[in-house]
Amino acid sequence: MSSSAQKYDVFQAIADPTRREVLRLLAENELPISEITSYFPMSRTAIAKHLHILSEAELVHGRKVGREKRYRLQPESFAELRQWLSYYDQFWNNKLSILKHVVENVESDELQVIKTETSNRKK
Amino acid sequence: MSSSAQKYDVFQAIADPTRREVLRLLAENELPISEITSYFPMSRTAIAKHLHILSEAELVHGRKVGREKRYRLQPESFAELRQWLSYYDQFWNNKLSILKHVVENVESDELQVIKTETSNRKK
DNA sequence: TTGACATAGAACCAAATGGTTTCGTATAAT
DNA sequence: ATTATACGAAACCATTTGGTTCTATGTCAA
Repeated sequence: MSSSAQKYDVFQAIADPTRREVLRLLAENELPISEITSYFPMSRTAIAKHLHILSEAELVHGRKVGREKRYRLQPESFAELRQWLSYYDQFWNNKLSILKHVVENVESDELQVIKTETSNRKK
Repeated sequence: MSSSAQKYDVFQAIADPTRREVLRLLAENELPISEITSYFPMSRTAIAKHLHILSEAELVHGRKVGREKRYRLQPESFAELRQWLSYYDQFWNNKLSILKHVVENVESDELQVIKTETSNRKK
């Protein structure tokens, strides 16, 4: 009884190229529907539908401001995808490059925490 | 001229729940179509179509062995998804847990390489 | 060689998807 | 008060999608 009966999940939401482009746009700015539409060769209604789908999948969030509705990214929701993908990491031979990428992009104090935690743990 | 005119990309391929289940199955074993079908409430033909789609997206690879066609995972192809997802890492507040996960699962000699490389690099 | 098994491929179908146009309503600007 | 702007929602439409059944072909076993 808790919820949703979600029609669109995250996987379906990102399947469409237009929706992926919308995500990129909203990653940088919070934007109203009309402005988003200006980047695409289709009607405002079509874009509004895509936004509803992204919203249902919780990849995006819209708030009303005056007469416009501004959408922004809802970045936590990428976690489901990350988790799904991470299962397949074990079949992958290139962990090295993820590790490099992550290490290079994490704050140094966080990194210190990790080093300490992991070295204190029993092998 | 190089290729493909791919009809299905990786994003579409993983959009379908049945196909995601197939991927899980093939992660563990190389399996012929009939056996894969036995896990699903649909016809062999339907599963064969899903396999074609996964194959076109290069998530899976099939080889003929006698009269059967055995499919296995093609794990390199998850890279495109990882790369796409990684863009959104910058908007995420939970790098710590990825880092932990990766550090804990990487071989210790690889880890040593990383530590050395990163500390030698100019800030 | 005959039969059973494993698959490929074509034809078909209902439902979902991605778009359109039209109309109605709330908010902002003149 | 009137007009223009931004949106929501409904009705509609063509194409794609995810399934089916039927037929044909290659391979293994007796």
